[in-house]
Amino acid sequence: MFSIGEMSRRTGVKVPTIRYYEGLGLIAPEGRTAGNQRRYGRAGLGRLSFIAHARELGLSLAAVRELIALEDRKPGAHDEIHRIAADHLAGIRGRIARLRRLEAELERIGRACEARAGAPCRILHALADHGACDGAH
Amino acid sequence: MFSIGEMSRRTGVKVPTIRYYEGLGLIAPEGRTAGNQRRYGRAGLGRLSFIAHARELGLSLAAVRELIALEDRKPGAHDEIHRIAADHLAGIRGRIARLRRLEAELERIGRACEARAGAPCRILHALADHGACDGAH
DNA sequence: TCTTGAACCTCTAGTCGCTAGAGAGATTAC
DNA sequence: GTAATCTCTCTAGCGACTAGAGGTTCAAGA
Repeated sequence: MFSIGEMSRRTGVKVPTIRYYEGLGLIAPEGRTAGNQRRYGRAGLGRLSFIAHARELGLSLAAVRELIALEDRKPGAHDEIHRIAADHLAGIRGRIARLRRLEAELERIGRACEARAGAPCRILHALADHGACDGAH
Repeated sequence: MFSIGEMSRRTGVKVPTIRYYEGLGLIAPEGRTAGNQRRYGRAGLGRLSFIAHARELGLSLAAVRELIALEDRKPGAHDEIHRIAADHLAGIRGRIARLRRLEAELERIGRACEARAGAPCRILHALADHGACDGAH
């Protein structure tokens, strides 16, 4: 049996975060000591690793909750699981696309000012005037 | 003079958000009507456009506050302004790099399951086992 | 001038995913 | 037995809003 600190050490998830996940119903200890301290088993460790890894990959806790529910209720529910993963991947691709547009725009804005001392910075001007932008953002 | 609703229409910033910005000290109305309603002038509209555009480009409100302070206190402070913009650009590039790693990993995980009905989905397995991952994330 | 309806006011609380801290009690190693 | 470390619950804070309650003011038409 593992204490919450041991769980934290093994997964890299901080102690208060584990308790937070418990509050959300994502994980629960197998039991408690006489002194009310949480004790987890192998299954709990696996569950926490799952959550930690999903979070590292950027899935929301709502998505994690959904995946856990699917795993528990209907094992082998490929369609829903693949849909959640595909949605997440699409979200990531959208964010990459948006960030690339921002990157290009900021590069353009940064090049606009030759930094003459005393003159107002062209960057501020470019920020104030959306009409001067290349693409939509 | 513009009402808060007019400001919202012209900049696309929602009314409660304008009030929120006011609470943070980023913008203030030029005055109030006898009935306590906010009234803004051209300068306020410019300021709000600036904030809106900076936000669209992903700058934090803290960065916006810093830029506004620089503009007010020392016009032509190129160095600081360019530094803020460069920091932001570096942050965006870092986020793009991270998202690309996630994208690759999720693609790999998604390909791992051939979706045999009844069998546990390999995606869940891949999520549970960080050791099976290619890169660091 | 009066009335209606839209816009406006302040205030509180909720979102997401944690994180920090207070103050008290439990466990473990020596 | 004692000291050090862990753990407990609870509350509040972060950023950047958003939603809603309950009440007031404005602008336009009759």
